[in-house]
Amino acid sequence: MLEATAALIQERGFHGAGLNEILARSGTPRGSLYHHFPGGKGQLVLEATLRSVEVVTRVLEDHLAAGVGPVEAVRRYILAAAEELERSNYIVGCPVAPVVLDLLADPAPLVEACRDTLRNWQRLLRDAFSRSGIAPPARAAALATTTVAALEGGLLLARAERSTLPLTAVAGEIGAAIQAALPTSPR
Amino acid sequence: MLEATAALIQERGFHGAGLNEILARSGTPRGSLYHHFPGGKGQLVLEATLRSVEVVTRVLEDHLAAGVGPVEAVRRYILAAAEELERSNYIVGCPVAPVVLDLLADPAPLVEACRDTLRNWQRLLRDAFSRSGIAPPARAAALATTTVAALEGGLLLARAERSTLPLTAVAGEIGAAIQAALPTSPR
Amino acid sequence: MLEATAALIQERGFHGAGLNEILARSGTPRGSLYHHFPGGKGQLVLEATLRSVEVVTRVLEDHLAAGVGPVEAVRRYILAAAEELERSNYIVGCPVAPVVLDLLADPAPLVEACRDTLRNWQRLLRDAFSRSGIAPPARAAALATTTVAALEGGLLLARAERSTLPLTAVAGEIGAAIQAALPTSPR
Amino acid sequence: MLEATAALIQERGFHGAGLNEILARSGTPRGSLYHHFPGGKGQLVLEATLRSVEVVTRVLEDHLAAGVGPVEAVRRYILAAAEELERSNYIVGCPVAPVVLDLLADPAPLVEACRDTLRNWQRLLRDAFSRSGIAPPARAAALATTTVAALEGGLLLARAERSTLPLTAVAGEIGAAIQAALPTSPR
DNA sequence: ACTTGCGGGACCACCCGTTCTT
DNA sequence: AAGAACGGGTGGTCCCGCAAGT
Repeated sequence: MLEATAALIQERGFHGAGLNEILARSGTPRGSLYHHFPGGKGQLVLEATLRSVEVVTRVLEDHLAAGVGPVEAVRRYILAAAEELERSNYIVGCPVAPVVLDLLADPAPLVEACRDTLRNWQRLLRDAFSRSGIAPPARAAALATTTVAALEGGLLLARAERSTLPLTAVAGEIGAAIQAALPTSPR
Repeated sequence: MLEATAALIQERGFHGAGLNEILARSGTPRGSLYHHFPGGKGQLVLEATLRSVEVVTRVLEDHLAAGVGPVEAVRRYILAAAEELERSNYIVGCPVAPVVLDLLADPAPLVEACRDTLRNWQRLLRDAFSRSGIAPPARAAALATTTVAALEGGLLLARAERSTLPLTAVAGEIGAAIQAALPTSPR
Repeated sequence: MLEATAALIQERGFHGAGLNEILARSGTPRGSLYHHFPGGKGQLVLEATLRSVEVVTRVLEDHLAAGVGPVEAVRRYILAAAEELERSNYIVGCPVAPVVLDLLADPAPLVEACRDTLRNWQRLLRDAFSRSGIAPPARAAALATTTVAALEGGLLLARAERSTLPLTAVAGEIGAAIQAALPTSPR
Repeated sequence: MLEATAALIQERGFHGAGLNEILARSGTPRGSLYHHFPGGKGQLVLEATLRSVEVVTRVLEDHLAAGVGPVEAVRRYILAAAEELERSNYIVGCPVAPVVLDLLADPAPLVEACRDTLRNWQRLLRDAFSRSGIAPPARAAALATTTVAALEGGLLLARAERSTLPLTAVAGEIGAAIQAALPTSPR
């Protein structure tokens, strides 16, 4: 059911993802929802998003820990995201983007979780950049922020075009930007 | 009414923007909507989006034509977007992003219009980059795509944080990336 | 416009016939309706119905005055109605039936006009029957009522079956009934 | 709720019967409708019509099986319909007539059900007529069709006049027609 | 004199997310 | 754990006036 929820949110956004269709897709009976998720739609979406986020974060961490350097790690990660997007027929993009765009006004814990997720991704990248010698810390942080931003935007462009080309362009240019910020690169 | 529509879509996304609230905000009676937009919500949102896009595009063109070079033009444009976002209490971001994220499955003309808009922005930037000497054309195109992507993602991050800091980081790093691609820069 | 109104009422009934579609079919501009028919939909439908009724009544009168005797006159009239129904793809039946069935509660002048129309048809038949020697007057009246009823019901059955067979059956049996009531027939 | 639906359709026709009023009359909460009738208005009307039809059919069968001969059976049945019509303040007529007249264009299963109902009534009458010796079969069928038609039309006339007199006239004349077709009658 | 454009609510059928009962 | 029931709300369309504008 969490998978169906995540998929439907990716397709239609938070408000467009109806409980009826979620239940129908996952074969869950109606009453079970409020048994397992007393908080209703909010809780369901929260948990579904957290689960998707966990997977994505794990992938990012794995690439950063692969010992191939930040340039190659980021490049591979972005291309992996592109592949996943294409494989899912351009459904599976970023799990937090639809929530952030649909729930601006609401002070829900959902939005806070999405914000924390985005912060966490930036932190992971920033630390990897710093470890690779990018300095000062503010530079590493700015580069991490830009990387996450370019990935989010790249997923948007790829979805709009139904093509992975925007993401390959982003992978190349962001890789170049990271390379240029590395200490050994000035030479 | 178009403004209210655009604003509400920014706040809640396509499916979360109800006609009732749009009408209530703009003081429009229900029957007028059907008169001016016989196509219903789809047409209304399309025209509202096109209007917002037009304004944004104009601003981008103006900055690119200001004769300050692509680095400074892009930097100023991103910071202008950040200012606008902050001034509107983090409501006014990109007009096409919510539509793209909410209407994946639908073959609506809306999605096509958004796709064309994104293409146009990339084209404007690519041409400016090429005119500044960035070559080959594919490089200029990739840089333009990455710039648009980073801006879209930056707006998302800024909204999630309710802060313009992500956009200033993006402005700086994207500026640096463009600078590094300019022909005169290597020396 | 009156024709379009009559046709649409035959297809969808009074409440199902929307002014929008009437105007669209007849090419009439919106404002003209209330110029020519200040009474709105009620008046429009009333006049359209009266016009259709006039045509039907004329046909009935012509058949009755053709000097072929009441049996043949009624038979020809019913078959003419069947032909018209078939020619119009089972749209053109009785112009008053839909109004009577749709406006039971309403005390509109429309219903009174329909009632008077039905009375008039019965009167025309009753007089023809009496002139042919059917007596007493109450018998002629009952036969006239039954003839109109069978025609109305026959149109209903024909429409439901999309076939003129029910009307030919009605024509035959009602003809036989009239024949049996004629004074010369017993012998 | 089914009763309220049937009654409202009799009063205003298919398009004139609003779900709101049906719910208000029957005291049903809004959401229950969609729960019990996922097919919406179409399914609701279909089931309501079928229920009304069942009752009417039962009454017809009972009269035909009463062993009083077809003439008396039909006479009693028509007069029973007249009584029911009067008792309900001229609301309860034929349950299928409004549907047939309101839904000409639609290929709904509703119309098919109405057609089958009308066929069934004709079949019941035809079989009774045949059992009573009316021959050939085509004659019995034509008489059955005419009987149903006269009843349908008689209900229309009675409603328009707000009087049962048309139905008593129909009962008498149709009875005479059946009598004339019986084999023992010529003698 | 006649048409147009627009405004105005009420209402449509449908479906939402939620709660209650078993 | 699950089906039935609940109202409020969805986007959409209804039939109808009132204003200018030919």
